[in-house]
Amino acid sequence: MPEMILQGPNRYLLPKTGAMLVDALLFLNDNLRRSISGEGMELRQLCDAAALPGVIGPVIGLPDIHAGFGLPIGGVMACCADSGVVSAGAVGMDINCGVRLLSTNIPSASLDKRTLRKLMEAVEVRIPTGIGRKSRHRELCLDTLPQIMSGGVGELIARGYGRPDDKDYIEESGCLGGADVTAVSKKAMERAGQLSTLGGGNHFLEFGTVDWLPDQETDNFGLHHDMLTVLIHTGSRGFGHQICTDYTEIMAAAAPRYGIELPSKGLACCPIHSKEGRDYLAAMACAVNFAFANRQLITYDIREAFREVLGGSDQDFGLNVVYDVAHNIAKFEEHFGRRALVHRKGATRALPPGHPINPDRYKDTGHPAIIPGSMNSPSYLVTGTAAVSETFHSVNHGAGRTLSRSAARKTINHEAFTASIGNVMLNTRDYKQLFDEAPLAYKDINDVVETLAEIGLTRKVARLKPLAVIKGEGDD
DNA sequence: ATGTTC
Repeated sequence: MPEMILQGPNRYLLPKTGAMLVDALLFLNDNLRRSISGEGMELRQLCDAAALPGVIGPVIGLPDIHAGFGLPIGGVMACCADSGVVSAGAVGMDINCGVRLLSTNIPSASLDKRTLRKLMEAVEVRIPTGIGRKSRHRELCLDTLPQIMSGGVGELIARGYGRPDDKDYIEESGCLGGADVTAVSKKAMERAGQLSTLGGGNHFLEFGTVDWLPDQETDNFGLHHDMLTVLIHTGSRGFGHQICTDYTEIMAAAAPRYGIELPSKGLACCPIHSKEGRDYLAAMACAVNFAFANRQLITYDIREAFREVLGGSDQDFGLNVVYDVAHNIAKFEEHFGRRALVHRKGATRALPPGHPINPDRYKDTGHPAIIPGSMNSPSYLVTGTAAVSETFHSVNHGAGRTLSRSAARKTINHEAFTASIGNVMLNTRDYKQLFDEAPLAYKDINDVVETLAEIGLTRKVARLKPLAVIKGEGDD
């Protein structure tokens, strides 16, 4: 296990040793420190990333860190835009896995259990859940996928699937530049017919209620006490998965030709300016835009479901986009006076107040980072402070697993699951499918959020309490 | 995360 040197409250240095070119820096409070595994797999993965050519130190481990494929989830690796590398595994299998929060002006107390159930059902009819499910918008997928991959959310809005201002509240305005469908394999294109599907695993749709707003001075991102919220967590589905798989193979085969020694297959990488590197970034942007579009079309379907169940128009419900952020992405950004390709894997961008890339409405506060808790624990909105420059403008993205999926399925039984889920309404009674998503399998969201807030990197701005959760099921 | 063990 790599050496961890306590540097200050909630802050550990993993000093440069062996093949490492830079240090790693890890943020954990005492509870989270205890949940680091004995082998320190997640720490090793940070150190491996610190050995890649052109890496800009330090490699960052966020409070929700846990071992992943290549870079740990909860990891940030910045690479010099000129001399650095790009790694498909350091973005992750689910390219632009991310969250979108919708606000409403519907008082949560006005919804009885039957109405809430009806809303869930109207949403479920429109948005297929679980692995392998296909889009119900078949013609849209047949006609416009290449345009959506290049043009992102704007292409959907231009066709009537959303409001013009929806994209003002999406990272990159819902379209990452540099997308090129010719860099996408035929196999990946064949897996792209999944717009407005949720997926499985940790993906979910959650109805919640605003239960804490500490700041009286701001407009709180359009959120109001005790109003219903809708939280969408999904990504690029089979399409992004295939692109990661394709380019991990391509990069692993090509890396030796560039004199790169790979610490692990998951960190397979190539120079940013190599053909393989450029092609990956062009294909990744297609998956990023596909995932933004997935969350946009889900928003469209949710608005339709609300009109059907509650009667009335969009003006009655609000259902405004508060913000939409990527959790798995690589982007060119300016940090410490240098241009860098920042890989965020299970990490959220959080621009500080005043940063010019914030949407106008959030310029004075910084845009919110949305941090979902587990199925029966709150979600938080936080903003970055000036000090968040230390983590390349990155903060934690969720609670973070404490048990692997297989370990959770082994240790959690029906009784434990039922007890842990409390009063939250679920779309399925087949709880066995959800054991690996039980709150017990996750770290305490309060520890994860407090770790950065206590040392001034983030500011908590809202808390949402879950009322009802739609999850995808695995295989029957 | 994933047409989950091409």
